[in-house]
Amino acid sequence: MIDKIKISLNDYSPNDNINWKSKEVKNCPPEKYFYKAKLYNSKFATKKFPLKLLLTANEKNNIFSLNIRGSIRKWYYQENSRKDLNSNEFDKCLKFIAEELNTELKTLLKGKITQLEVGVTLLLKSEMRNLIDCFVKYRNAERKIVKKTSLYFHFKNYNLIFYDKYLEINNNDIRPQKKRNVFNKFYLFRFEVNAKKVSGTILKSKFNTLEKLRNNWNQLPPMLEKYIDDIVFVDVISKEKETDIKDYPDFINHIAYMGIKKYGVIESINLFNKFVNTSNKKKKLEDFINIYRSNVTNELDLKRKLSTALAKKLDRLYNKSNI
DNA sequence: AGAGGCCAATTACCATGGAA
DNA sequence: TTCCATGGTAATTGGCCTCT
Repeated sequence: MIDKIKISLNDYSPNDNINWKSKEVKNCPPEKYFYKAKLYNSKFATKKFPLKLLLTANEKNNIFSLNIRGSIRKWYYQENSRKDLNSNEFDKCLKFIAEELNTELKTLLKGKITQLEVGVTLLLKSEMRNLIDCFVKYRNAERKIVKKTSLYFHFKNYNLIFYDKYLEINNNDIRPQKKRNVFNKFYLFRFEVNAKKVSGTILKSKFNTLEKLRNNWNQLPPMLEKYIDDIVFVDVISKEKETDIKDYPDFINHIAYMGIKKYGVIESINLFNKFVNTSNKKKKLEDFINIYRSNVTNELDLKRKLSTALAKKLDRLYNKSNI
């Protein structure tokens, strides 16, 4: 479940086998010296997806501190795939990193986590392809579509990110027939909570050191599920219902639906947000969105399929499997 | 200089209850 | 019923400080 991470260790005795290269850092105290290096996973012959190291030497007290950053998921597997670290693999991964750094696991576990990306890739059917269009709102985040296939809910200290993992793995090139077949059949849906500043997010209390992250691993699944649950979801993929106007309220409802459809669900919600400012705005918005919902079928039951797929994946990740 | 921690201020969310 | 005010709680941000 853990992908990109930034860890800082306060007191670390540098491993001489690592090829440290000195680095210039402007505007910092004269007693400090900086060195950078790349850390590879020696369990593999390949040298890919290194973790980036920054070593700080303090001449005054002779203490070294170390920053580690990169995707431990890619580093551990040495590939970018749909696999996600389960708890056993996360443990092993930390052990390997400690070995490569030539330090004790318990030293590494004291490391503070300042940036963290928690994520999963779900294997969905291609009928779910446009799922991100159904994620119309999340709290007061800025909603942003990037390159048509990615969705960001943007906050100051973190983002919720959704994208097509299969396209990302293949650099958007799925021309070979074999890849095209996979693409036409499945949708590898990636969901990440990306904290740029752990101390400014909900992660700060339980996931701000490696040790806490390891001990509180079982609290990651409910957290991810809550994020998905809290997204305002509107099925914009399923077909619309046959028009059946029996009375005046039906008539008005249908006209409003046509208006929302013509204007766009997202745009309509934005306008609603701008114009409506009562104390029970949340409920009013629900009513407003229900106008749209009441006019479309739910033939694909997308929200439930998504929740089920997420729950299953999170359950497997708890230890048994990584896919 | 820029990243990040800490804590306080601000804002969003939600339940409750009385008024319209 | 629906509407609005209120208050508690949690989420998010801003400011100020330290460290690399």
